[in-house]
Amino acid sequence: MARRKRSELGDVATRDRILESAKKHFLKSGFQAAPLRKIAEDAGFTSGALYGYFASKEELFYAITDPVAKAAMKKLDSIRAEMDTPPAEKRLLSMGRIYYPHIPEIVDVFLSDRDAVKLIVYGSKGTKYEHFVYNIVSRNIDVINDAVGKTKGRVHTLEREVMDTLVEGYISTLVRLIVSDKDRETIIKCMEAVGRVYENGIVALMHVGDTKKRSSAKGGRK
Amino acid sequence: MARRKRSELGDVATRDRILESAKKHFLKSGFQAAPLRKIAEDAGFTSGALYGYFASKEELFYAITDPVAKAAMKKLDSIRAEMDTPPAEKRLLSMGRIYYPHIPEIVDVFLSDRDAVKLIVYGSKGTKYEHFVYNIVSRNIDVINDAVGKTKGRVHTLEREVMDTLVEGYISTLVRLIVSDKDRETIIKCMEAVGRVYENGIVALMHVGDTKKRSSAKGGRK
Amino acid sequence: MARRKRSELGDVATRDRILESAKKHFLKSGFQAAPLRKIAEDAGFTSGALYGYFASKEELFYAITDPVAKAAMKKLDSIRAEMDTPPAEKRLLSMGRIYYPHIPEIVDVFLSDRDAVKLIVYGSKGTKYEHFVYNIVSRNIDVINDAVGKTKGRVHTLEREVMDTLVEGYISTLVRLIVSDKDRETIIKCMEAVGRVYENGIVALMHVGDTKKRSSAKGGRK
Amino acid sequence: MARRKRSELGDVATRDRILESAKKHFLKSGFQAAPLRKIAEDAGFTSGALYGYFASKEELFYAITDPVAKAAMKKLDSIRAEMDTPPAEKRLLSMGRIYYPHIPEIVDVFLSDRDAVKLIVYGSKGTKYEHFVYNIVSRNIDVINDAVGKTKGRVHTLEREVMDTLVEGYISTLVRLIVSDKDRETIIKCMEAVGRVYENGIVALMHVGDTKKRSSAKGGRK
DNA sequence: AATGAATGAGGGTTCATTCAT
DNA sequence: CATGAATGAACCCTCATTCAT
Repeated sequence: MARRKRSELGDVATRDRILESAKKHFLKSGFQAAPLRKIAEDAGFTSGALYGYFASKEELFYAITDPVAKAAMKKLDSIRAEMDTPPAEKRLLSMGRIYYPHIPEIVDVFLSDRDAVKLIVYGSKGTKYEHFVYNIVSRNIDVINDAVGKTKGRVHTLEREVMDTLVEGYISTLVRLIVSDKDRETIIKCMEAVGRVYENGIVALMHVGDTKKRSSAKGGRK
Repeated sequence: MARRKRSELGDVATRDRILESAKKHFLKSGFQAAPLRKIAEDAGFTSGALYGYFASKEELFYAITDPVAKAAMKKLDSIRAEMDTPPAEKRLLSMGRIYYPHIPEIVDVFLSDRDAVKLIVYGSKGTKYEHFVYNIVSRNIDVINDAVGKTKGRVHTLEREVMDTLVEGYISTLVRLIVSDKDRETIIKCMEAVGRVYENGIVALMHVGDTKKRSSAKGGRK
Repeated sequence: MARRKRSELGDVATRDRILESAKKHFLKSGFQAAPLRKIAEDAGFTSGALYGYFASKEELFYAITDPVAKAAMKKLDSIRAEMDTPPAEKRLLSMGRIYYPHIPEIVDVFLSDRDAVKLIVYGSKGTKYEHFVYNIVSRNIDVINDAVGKTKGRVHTLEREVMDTLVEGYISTLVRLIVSDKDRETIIKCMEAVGRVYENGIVALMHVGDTKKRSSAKGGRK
Repeated sequence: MARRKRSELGDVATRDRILESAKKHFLKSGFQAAPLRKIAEDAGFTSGALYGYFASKEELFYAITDPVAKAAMKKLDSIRAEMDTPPAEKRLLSMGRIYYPHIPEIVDVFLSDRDAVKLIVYGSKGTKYEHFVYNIVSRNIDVINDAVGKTKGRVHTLEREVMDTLVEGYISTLVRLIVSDKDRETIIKCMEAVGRVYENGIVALMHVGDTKKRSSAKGGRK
């Protein structure tokens, strides 16, 4: 009935129209609640047509989300690999230096399909990406804690839970910025600012830790 | 058929068993995808039995989530009211001082029903709590920006987007801690640490801003 | 919760309160659509309480409708019996004379519980009274046709279908008047007027029949 | 499972089979009590199949009843419009003359789908047609009373309630004939006969009124 | 006498999926 | 390639009825 002719749309392939419509509905309602029939209708087809391109609703979801998810994992893995090059006991200190220049690349990977990232973050309940962000966070926490453990010599580090919290907070902030509709430059600017806030804040906190230990907890808030 | 005698289950009231089972399923599958019949079955009843206690699936959800949501809003509102007492131009500076002592209270409110908070945060799609955290974040951002705007005299503030990002990050961290299964003391400790990191980090960043302005952006990372 | 104390209601017995409430709901929604629970609640009880007085929803309906239905059948049967007393071949002519004086009695029987009659007429789908009026009509038609058949000598009667239609119309009018909320005197007045209209109208029609037969259908509408 | 091949059933389209089955069940049980599942099963389908053709149970009902209801209203409206053409003070007298020739048309409209009319009359509780006949009756009563009121000069009219009763009786008779399974010619014949009975009967009754008034109620039954 | 809890069957409706055409 | 018809399971919810208390 409301079927649009292909010619009206230039050369937009069927598959792409389906993906576009699916994105829209998955974003609006999430994976579980988005009805396949409406996805198909908005693309100008009947729901049966989808099965010529995707084996199931879930595969359709992955057709949208897999590329950015894989690209992101690849990018993060390569950065992690780079971080692993220094000797174990120096790894912690070099991390920041290695990491910072990669920020724009990371952002660009995620921005290559922002809607797909939104989908992963907000609409993936019921799919394999349900815990995607959580998994990234966990891995980073592990990496850092591993580095902390292997750092030789006295190292003023924060307590484990605080460190974890900050790592998770940093990554979550990154993710939130990606899905925030801010433009690329703003995101990068914010990421850098947040990075510095964390860096400076952590340094300051560790000095307090020093002081505290030396002066047997004389000051401190509360 | 599967009707269990109350004696077999001790004195757990029906309503409580339903709530418990509902919590479990809502947590696992989210509001929309959790089937009422399974909730009922896991509680040892038929699905019709639920309707003796709750008018609808949604009401069942709210029976779990309303108490902590209302308590949280009340607590946050009262803190915001307290923050409004200083004269407008001094509000920004006093915020932290007023806010910090309330952290344990805030944590306690949320911890009064941790699962309910998880539900609100992760499983409320399709309910009135869908945007609960987002709303809290928005309000806090507004309050702070309002205070910034009214602060008399030269005020070294961060750019608007960075500030918003940090506020959102802070609150999100709080929420994540609540739903993280850490114990109360750890959460409070982390919240205070994160608060100090943000505070010190922001102060450091603003000094850089000073320097930058004075020396026409000589340094700074990339 | 909203349970009224018996003392507040004087000596209104439980059973009567249930019947009253049932009447209300059956009238509003019909037998099938009226929920027992609401009937019970409006009477100030729980739905289980009904089963102390009535074996089923259907029995509750009959508790309301049986009395007037039986009384009506009895009254109509006695009138029919009286009509049967004249010799078969004179029965037709005496019918009207015998019937008319009973009109007020018939009306009074139905008015003894007007709501119950409404129930039978409008809300009895799914019960044994579904075809109550239809049955009365059928019986009257049979009686009259029987009398016509046994009337000796030339009798100018209308065609069978027309006669049936008129009988049904007359009785239906009676029923509609009963359920019309008009007062007793008005109903009787209308019944008598309608009776005369039918009588005079039929007489006139039969003369036309005469004329028609004699003058070989010269006139007549269309 | 019970899916029958189309060939086994000739060329009866699915939609028509559903409508047919729906008609059957709606007639038997009424709109509310007729289960969609059984309607579907009797048509040879699963209940979900209905929703490919009708948006809801109610729409299915209207798919059956709307056509005849609309056609009937249109026909009656056009007749009413025609009756409105004479000057107001002569309207009453011309009504019958205008109306009678339309009887066959009215009958034909209703007979175009007799089962649908039965549905409207007997099985429409819970739908927009619940008061269809009542509305027609009301409108006709209004029209006639309006004409009576505007008739100039002495007019021997019956008392208001009697008049209303007769109008309602006449229309109800028409409706009952339609749903009576009599054939078209019989119905028309009966309608005309009933019309004449009413006409002659009313004329006779009005003369009695004359006499009564002149002779101060000397005679009259009872 | 009445409750209140619970059942179990059934209600209308939605939806991912299949498949002949 | 795409449709359109249909399935079948699952969904939330309602209700007459039962029964221990």
